[in-house]
Amino acid sequence: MLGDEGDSGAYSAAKDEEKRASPAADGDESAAGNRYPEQHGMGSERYYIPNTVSKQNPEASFFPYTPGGAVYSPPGAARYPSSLHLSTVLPPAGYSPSAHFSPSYQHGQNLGCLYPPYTGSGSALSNVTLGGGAGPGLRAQVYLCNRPLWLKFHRHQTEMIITKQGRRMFPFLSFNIAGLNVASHYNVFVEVVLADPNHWRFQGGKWVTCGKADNSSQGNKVYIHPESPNTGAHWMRQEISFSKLKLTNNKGTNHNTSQMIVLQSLHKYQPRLHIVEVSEDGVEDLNSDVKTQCFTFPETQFIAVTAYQNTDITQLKIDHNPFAKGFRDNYDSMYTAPESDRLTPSPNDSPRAHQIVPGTRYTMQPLFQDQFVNNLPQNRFYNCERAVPQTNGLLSAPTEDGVSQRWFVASVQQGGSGGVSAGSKLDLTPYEGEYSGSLLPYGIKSLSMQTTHSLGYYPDSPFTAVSAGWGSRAAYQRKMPPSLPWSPRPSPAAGFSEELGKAKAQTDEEVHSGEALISSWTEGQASALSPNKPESYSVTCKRQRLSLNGPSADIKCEDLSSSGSYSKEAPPTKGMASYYSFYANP
DNA sequence: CTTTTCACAGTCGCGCGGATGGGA
DNA sequence: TCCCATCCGCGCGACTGTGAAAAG
Repeated sequence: MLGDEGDSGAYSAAKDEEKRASPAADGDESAAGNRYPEQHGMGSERYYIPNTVSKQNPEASFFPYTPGGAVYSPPGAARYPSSLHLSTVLPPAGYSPSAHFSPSYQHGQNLGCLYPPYTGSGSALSNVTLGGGAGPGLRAQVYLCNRPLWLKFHRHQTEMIITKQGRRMFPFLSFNIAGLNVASHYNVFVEVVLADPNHWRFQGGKWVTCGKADNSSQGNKVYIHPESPNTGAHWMRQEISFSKLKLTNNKGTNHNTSQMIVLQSLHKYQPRLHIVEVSEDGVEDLNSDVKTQCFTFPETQFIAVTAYQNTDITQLKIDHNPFAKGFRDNYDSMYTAPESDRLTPSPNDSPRAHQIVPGTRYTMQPLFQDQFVNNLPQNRFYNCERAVPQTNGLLSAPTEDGVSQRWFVASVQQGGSGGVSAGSKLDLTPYEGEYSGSLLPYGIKSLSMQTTHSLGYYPDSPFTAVSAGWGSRAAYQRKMPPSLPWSPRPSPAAGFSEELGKAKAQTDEEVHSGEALISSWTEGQASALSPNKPESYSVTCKRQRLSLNGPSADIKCEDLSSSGSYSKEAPPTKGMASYYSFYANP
């Protein structure tokens, strides 16, 4: 199927209109690949358009943001005008970005960018109609659920492995959506586009541009969520995870194309989320361009590689990806080994350049800093990350940190359920933000709902996440009570406006009370992290992980058991219980 | 020299089938 | 004794990063 995409650039609108039905609706994989064919052939031409702050659509997203990262408007992109407004919005008073939900940078329905053949006029702004809140299915709000994790990778320039067979993304894309019409049907899909016109290479410990990007990009660039089409209620009810999305460099692949996105190595890409309102049978409304929406999260930018270049990224993957658990046994060295031992020269601002100070290792002092996004065992906290400037030569540190540090107090979004304390406990979960997002604003929903695309390794539910990630066996997981009584969650937007003032008032108090809560919670969590191997936390063996100077040298480790703040006697279920009770009783 | 491919070992989820226990 | 549900262990497959070899 991909083989015939070479001429996709010449794909006509008429041809496209012949098959307007959603591939997800008819299950036709080839259709999935061709569903938005213009995206394939144009891959290299349709660079990610910079987000320019626009006041045209002040309610489309949540806070003003100008991506500081590399975004590019190609010289010859007349058909994708750089004047496209990725509408951003002034925040409600007192609103700050959540640490867990990243407001998206909505493309203001700039459908000209996404569906040129559909729009007729092709005007980028022709669909920025957004006729008020009454419009059915419009003005969706999208939140990046695992944003803390994305940010963590983004600081080091995220890399994604691509293989012939296809490699899953990690972190994967996971969203919560609000503002859809509960009765309308939508297709939800992710598109990956070039983020800039450059070819990149890793040199001297950092990514540098190296010539122009290959413009002959072919292959599928779209991954349609397997549950598409579905109702707005369905999409809003649960976290929408794209964990099964695979990245490949195999243009000739002719199977699993619906699950694979074809990329080119050493190119920088930007994933984008699309929500398209369709009829009940999955067919798009030919006259409803306004029913398509696009969302971009700059922190999800990544460079496709066939092998990891930056060991910081490698270590982050090992630390956070459950599939890479087998490589975690010696990761302690990453936080104690001298910087000179690192395989990859890193900027001196790397968080790991800062040694752990035993005295502070267990303190909760940095609770509202980086350990919010740190799922490492408590005895491996390094508390300097956010305290030092993050500049790796690629990222716009001020912007990046400016965003990440304005971490929102969760209570703004979820009413009385916990503010910072809620956010804290979520970020301390083993999978960080992987599912934290599902907890934060819609906690009851997330606790109760088992998504139909249950992820196994990447659970949607905090329950499954806890059981799967903390050593419980599948049988145990399956026997979990399926759900608490679920009640439809309020839309985030409503929650924002209604709870904003109250949450703001609660913030300070929760900052303080949350610390104690977190402290008690992490106690249980730390024990749950390694229910079967408590010694791994009582004795940390610091082995050299990455060294150019021969075999790994085992470094005798200090016994940390005496200073640990966790209770290694606590069984995993206790940890989970504490997790639940903590969450349920803020 | 850089980049890609491949085999490998490790972890984990899942499905299968046998063993076990309770109720009819 | 039979039936059913549950538990448990095993094996398979999916998935990960590693490191060497191959390719460009």
